[in-house]
Amino acid sequence: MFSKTCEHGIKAVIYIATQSMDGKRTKIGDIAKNTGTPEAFTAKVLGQLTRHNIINSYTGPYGGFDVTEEQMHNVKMSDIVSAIDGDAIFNGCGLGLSECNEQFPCPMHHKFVSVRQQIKEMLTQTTLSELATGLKDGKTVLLR
Amino acid sequence: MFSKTCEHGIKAVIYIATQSMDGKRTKIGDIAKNTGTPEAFTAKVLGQLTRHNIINSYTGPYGGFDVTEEQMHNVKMSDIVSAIDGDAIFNGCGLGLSECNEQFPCPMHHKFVSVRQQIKEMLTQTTLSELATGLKDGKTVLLR
DNA sequence: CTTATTTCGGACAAAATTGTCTTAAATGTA
DNA sequence: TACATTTAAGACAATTTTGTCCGAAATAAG
Repeated sequence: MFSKTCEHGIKAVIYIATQSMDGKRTKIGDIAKNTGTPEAFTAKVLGQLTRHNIINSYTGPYGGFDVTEEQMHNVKMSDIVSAIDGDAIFNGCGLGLSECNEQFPCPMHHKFVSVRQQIKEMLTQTTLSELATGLKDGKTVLLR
Repeated sequence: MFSKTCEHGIKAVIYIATQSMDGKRTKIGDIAKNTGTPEAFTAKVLGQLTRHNIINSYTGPYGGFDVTEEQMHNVKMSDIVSAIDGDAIFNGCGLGLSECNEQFPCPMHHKFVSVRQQIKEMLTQTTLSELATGLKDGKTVLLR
């Protein structure tokens, strides 16, 4: 569904958000430890997300990553996914055709549009706040 | 969504099915030409599908691939997908956790189960016959 | 039996994705 | 200023996925 890169990114952002709820910045080593993602690789992903203004980064002592209250509530899962994986999951053809639409549909097109829409809605309706809260309350887990 | 390998496989099977409707066997070169998939690679994928009894292969002159009337109606998209990509798309965690279930759900788990179910239903309810008919009637296309 | 045609199977190769390492830049503190 | 801490960025490496090639096996026909 998502690339490994994207999975790492989503997990990292959710973890950062739980820490931001406590007013704490999160260091990359802490993220790696608590999400099980590879440290250096995750650092690059977070760079992408910082450039997309999904999270914020600070260098130097007491630095790290955080999300503002505004980001916490405005950022949707779809924002993270499209920042990393692009919009193939929202618009791409299920059989990989370069163009596939109502006029020239692939054999699965009509079956596909509806599930693609479901995925899109699920991702655009899920906020960072929501997921971070579930994790913080111990209702969900990031490691397994 | 699906691996490239799986996309090639699905396209090839649908094309073979249209030819089988005319009582013809299909050679791998013909498949490659009409689906835009790489010939040698697609041949390997078809090997997997043959071993799963989704299609049939015949060596020698007048050989090739075909599907029986029974396969045409019994084979579901889900059979092709799970033969090639396994069942990650049906059961796997959206964030890649090795285990993710009601007891220990990842942050996206509850959002995910329903779309996964939609995908599963879509794939198990779509028959090869249905897709091949659409293609044969010119209502859908495989190349673009 | 020989030959032509076709898939089968395994080794090999290329490309994309995922992951690591090292050096630079930024920044807070003494 | 000097130093310790942290992210930034880019080169490099490993792994996985995708794709190619070639000889073997099967088989139909003369």
